[in-house]
Amino acid sequence: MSGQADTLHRRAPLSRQRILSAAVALADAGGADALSMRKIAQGLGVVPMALYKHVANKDELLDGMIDLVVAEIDPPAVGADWKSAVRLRVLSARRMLLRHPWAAGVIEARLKARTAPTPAVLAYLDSMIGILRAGGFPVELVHHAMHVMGSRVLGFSQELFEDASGREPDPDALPPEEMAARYPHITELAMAVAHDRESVVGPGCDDQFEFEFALDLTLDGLERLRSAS
Amino acid sequence: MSGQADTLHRRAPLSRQRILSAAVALADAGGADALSMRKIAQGLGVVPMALYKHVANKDELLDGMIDLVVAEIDPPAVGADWKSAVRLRVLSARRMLLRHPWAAGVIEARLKARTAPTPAVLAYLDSMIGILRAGGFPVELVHHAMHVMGSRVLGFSQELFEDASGREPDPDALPPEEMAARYPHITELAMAVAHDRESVVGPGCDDQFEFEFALDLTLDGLERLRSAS
DNA sequence: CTTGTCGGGTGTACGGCGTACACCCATCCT
DNA sequence: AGGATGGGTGTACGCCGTACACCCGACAAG
Repeated sequence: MSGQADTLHRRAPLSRQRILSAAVALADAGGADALSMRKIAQGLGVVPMALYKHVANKDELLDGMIDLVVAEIDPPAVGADWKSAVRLRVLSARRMLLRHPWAAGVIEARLKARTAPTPAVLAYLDSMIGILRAGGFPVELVHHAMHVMGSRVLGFSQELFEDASGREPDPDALPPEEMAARYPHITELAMAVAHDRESVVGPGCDDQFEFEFALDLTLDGLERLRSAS
Repeated sequence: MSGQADTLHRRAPLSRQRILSAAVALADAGGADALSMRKIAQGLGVVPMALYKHVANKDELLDGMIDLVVAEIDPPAVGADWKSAVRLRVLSARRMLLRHPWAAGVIEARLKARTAPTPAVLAYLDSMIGILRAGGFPVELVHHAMHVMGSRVLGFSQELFEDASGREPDPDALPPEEMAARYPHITELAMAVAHDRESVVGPGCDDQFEFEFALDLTLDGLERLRSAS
């Protein structure tokens, strides 16, 4: 009976996988800031230090989380030309990053901190390079191409003007006329975009469209370089 | 005499500017992690809470720091065509970011946290837009262009393969043959690049070159769009 | 059946963080 | 002379990551 009862009121045994999943769920829900060893442990009904029997420390846990979400990116399409293969891959990466908004920041921070990339990231980069090589890019150009896509390799595209609409009016925001006087070009652009979208859907700009626009511009540029041998 | 003595053993009076400068210096020296209210205060010979008489909280302090470093970016060149004007500006921004390695991350985090951009950032964006407008870009295209340059507007270009050479050999790194087997394309590329550079300078790739390569590819793409009206 | 080892969960504690709040004192205006 | 005020102080709270000692149940060897 004790065995029975235990399975009822005692949590399933901890494991690295269960911890990572809980961590990802927590980060998905509350952002990277809401992620703490203590909160993860609490969510698993366990004392914080228990986690350290399965992950070395928080850094290693973050690495594990990254691996988990990067593995969600679709495998490369087979039999497609390099351009659409890359396109699909990057868009898949972007979808992943939209599902896990914390991931872009964490991956970047990790790359910047000069810790070695995790296996899943390496695999992703490797297969991306493979697509380009198979598409006829000479090695040197692949190298440049990877740099060109830069952070975009992982589907980044920090939206600089992150949709200001729908935000409660900032009490100490500049009045519109002062805004227009001080930043005439931003204002012009903002108004044009607003007017543009108004006739289509809601306010703000279509991030997805902008993303694909930028992506295609880059891909076209690379294609030109490639065909010039 | 007390006045004299005071000026000798007492620190100059605190001020928002002095705090911001100290904070920037500290971040420059030790990275964003080394930046804490307590450390800043200590560096100024003052108790931590004293800072709060001049800045509302750490977030506002970060905003102030951003403003300070963004203001270091060169003003736009006058009388240049749009392309070289943008090019110079972005390269100047990049130089600033190399001087203050913490800045890119902080700015990005701030943009992502949907806090309003600081005045200096707004001014930078505004003048960047102004360059494009003056160069003959229609508003809509400027909008797209700003998205295209994306994080690169501020000179970003996260180097994905942050020069692995000169790092002490990671104890649990894969042996080269396994590396080659598992990530054939990365390996190929790494070897090609290494061989390439070997004949020129040190190992690793020339980040500055790669940055300008990517930048020019983007600018050329934009120019094509512009001239197509 | 005993006994020893050991993997995994626990409890306590430390040092660091941001910052709320009460305080105190020098300065200056009246 | 006196009261207000602005800037530096001290204490304290609640978070954080994690080192370290502990303890207990399961399982292997005798």
